[in-house]
Amino acid sequence: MSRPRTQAERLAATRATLMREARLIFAASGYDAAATEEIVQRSNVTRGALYYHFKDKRAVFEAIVEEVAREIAAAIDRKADPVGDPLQALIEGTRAFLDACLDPAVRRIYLIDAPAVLGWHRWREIDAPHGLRSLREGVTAVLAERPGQGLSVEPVTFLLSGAFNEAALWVAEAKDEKTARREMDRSLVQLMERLFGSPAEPARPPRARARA
Amino acid sequence: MSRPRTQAERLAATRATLMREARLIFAASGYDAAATEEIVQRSNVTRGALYYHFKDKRAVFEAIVEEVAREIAAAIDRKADPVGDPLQALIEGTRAFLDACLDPAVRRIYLIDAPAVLGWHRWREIDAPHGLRSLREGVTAVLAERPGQGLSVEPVTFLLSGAFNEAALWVAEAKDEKTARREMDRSLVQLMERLFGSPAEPARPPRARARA
DNA sequence: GACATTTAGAAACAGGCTGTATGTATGTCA
DNA sequence: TGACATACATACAGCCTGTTTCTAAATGTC
Repeated sequence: MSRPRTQAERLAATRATLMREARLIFAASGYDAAATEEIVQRSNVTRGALYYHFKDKRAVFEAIVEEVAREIAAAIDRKADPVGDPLQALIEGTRAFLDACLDPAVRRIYLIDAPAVLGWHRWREIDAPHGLRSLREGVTAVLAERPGQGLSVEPVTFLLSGAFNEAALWVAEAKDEKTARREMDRSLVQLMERLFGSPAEPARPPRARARA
Repeated sequence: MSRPRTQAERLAATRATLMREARLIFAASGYDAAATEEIVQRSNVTRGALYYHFKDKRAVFEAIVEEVAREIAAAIDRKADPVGDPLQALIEGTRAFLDACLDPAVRRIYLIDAPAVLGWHRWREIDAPHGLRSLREGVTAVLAERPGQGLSVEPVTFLLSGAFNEAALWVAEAKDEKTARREMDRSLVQLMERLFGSPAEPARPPRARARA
């Protein structure tokens, strides 16, 4: 296994190594400061190999962003049970997202650098079938239970997405991460419970709030 | 006035020109693709002048980010009346922010590139006395009217900030910007009204949402 | 099983861009 | 008016990306 004999194995192994090492360096140094030379040295190949596998440096980064997006979405879907209460699923999914963002690599690559390097549009395009899809489905399910609230799916989805992304960064940057995480969790739950309110009928829990 | 005689005038004029041209180029090309050579050519100076005024390229960018932050905050404060209803002030401030972000330069420089180039922490540090301060004050005022809701200022401030930033980008990137803007406005108002609810009962003009 | 062909990567090269070091004319002030 | 500081200009060194050319091993073909 140390020296893959077949071409296909060799190809896959090299690509996987490049992706792994590049991800570490992108996470540690940021996209701009990450030199392709360092990536290939740690991968025990030359820059020729990198440019054989990827069109340019940006393409390497984009592939990694897609990978990270898939991982995040998988973590969310693992926690956000679609059969139970939709609002609860949304809350659990959000928690899974915040936990995924405890990894500095995720924050640096996915939240900070990706929009700048790939552009906001492309970034959202990549996320569309993953985290964003999961969130949109959650919002859709919650709103389906609560018709006539005057909330539309798309704006709410992006509002929440932006809020969650910033929440992750705020927690990570806080002096006391543990405490910040707990504080943010409370506020997030409050935000979603109040935004969406209780399902259906006017019958609301104890402290019914008047509508404006 | 075309050739400032005194040194101080010359200094200020050159710096102002560099900032103006750099801002245009950073906005159009993004930080990375913006060459210092192009900045100085359009400013009718050489790179020597740029490196006399600024430590490096990043310092130019940082100065521009501070400038943009001040402008945004000024636009917000112009609209968010602190003497009226706090919630209404918050909503108006948010609208002013979204309007400020209609300028592509603001979005590209301030929302997209700044966190990547300067780092999230430094970015927030720069914003702290400006937009973030304004938002925090607004949230504080609103929560002061509504005690015991279990919402703490800091997490809510960052949640909202993240939501607003993403809202601005979503609106800008939408196919139909006008419609998107209206949709987002409705959702934003809903979000804030529901999150904060109605003020506590005691002593308050019945239903006066008086503001003009 | 020889042989052309493709694959996967190596090696070398060119260009651009940043930052720095040094030079210089003009303004400033005793 | 002469020394010094200011506000740039010029020249240079180094890094980093992307491209081009080259090569050895693997693969398909007869």
